[in-house]
Amino acid sequence: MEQLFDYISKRIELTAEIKDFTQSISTIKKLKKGDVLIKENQIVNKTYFVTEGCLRSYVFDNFGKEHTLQFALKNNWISDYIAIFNNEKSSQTVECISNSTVIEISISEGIDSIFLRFPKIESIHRKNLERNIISLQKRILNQLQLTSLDRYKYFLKQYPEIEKYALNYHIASYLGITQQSLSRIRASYK
Amino acid sequence: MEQLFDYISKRIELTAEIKDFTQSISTIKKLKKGDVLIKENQIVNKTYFVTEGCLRSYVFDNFGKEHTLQFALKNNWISDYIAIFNNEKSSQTVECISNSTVIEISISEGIDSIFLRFPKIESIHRKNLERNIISLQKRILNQLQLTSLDRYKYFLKQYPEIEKYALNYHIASYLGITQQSLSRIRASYK
DNA sequence: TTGGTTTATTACCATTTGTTAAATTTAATC
DNA sequence: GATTAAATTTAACAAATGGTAATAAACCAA
Repeated sequence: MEQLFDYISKRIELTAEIKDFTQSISTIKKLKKGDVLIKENQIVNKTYFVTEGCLRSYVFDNFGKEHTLQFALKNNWISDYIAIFNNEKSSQTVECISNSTVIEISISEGIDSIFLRFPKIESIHRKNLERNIISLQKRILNQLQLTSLDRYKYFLKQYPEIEKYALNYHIASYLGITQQSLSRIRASYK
Repeated sequence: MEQLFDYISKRIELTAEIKDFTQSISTIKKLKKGDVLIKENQIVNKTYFVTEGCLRSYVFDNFGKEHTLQFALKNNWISDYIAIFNNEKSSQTVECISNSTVIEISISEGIDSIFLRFPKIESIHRKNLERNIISLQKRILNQLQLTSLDRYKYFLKQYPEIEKYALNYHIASYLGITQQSLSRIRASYK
């Protein structure tokens, strides 16, 4: 739990009230590789703060093929945010791709009501959203202008330690290419 | 200016204080097709609320090719948010693709200080960011799983009236294909 | 270790998209 | 309305990527 408190106190003053509240909606979970935290078509009222290991979120297309939206390592948040922000059922799957430890945050009371009680938390959240938008925009721009090889290089720079965790097809499905293409690219790159 | 006040009052209670403040940092601008609001490598301390017409933001790659990040129609916001949130110089260009009217909002005093004075405005902003994240995530997922044809169809559904404003190569550079490819796709689609 | 399962690589061919260039259409200007 | 310029479409070929399948390598469980 300390890791989450660290995270918060780096951003705002961690008052006793906020600490207690955070504690009250948090649960530490030890997870195994392959464990699934969110399945398709569920109500999503939890978000996860990763303290150890690696998770990923992905969707299935009509042909059953997976497409990776996000990897989350230490100190990152992951959930199905489309479901949460839109108040919809989940379309994404969130899965551990290594043994991991996460802090599960229950937001059943609604994030808006949390922000109403703790405006400082809304600020943290807002700044996270801004950072998130930057990385999503950059990812889109990369997709528009870079070759698969360059996207792969950028990806490795962004996630230097990811190859400890992610399978070939996880990465390929994040980059928007087939695993065979990624193999080819790797071979020509070395 | 009414359009912006409408926008705000649909989301929060528009107090006299907020109205005055908004007024004080806003300027109405009438623009011509081709006018450029943000150029590369500038300090960005303005954001634009479109009340009429259409704008787009794009970047140049190393080969001078353009890649469209966003279209903004009536009641939409546009600026270089990577520059604003990161406090960097602009990497994007924001340009009118039709005669347009916008409300220019000066944020030279810093958005954080605005939010500190008016927490309600931070909430509006936060919800905008959430919606924005949803649409960016969906765009990425589309890019990962859809063919160019299907992306084009989705695009037309999302922006039914865009063809009044956008040139062929604007749309192509948004979808991540060449204008020739888009022509081909259109031909096979009809 | 062994045998079986999963994952990664390679190869071959089909399909899509990019590139270059020309032809056509549309729009703008005088 | 004629002329010019800009934008779009079409075509031919090249390059990149996808699909299928076979092989190799890595991983896991008994």
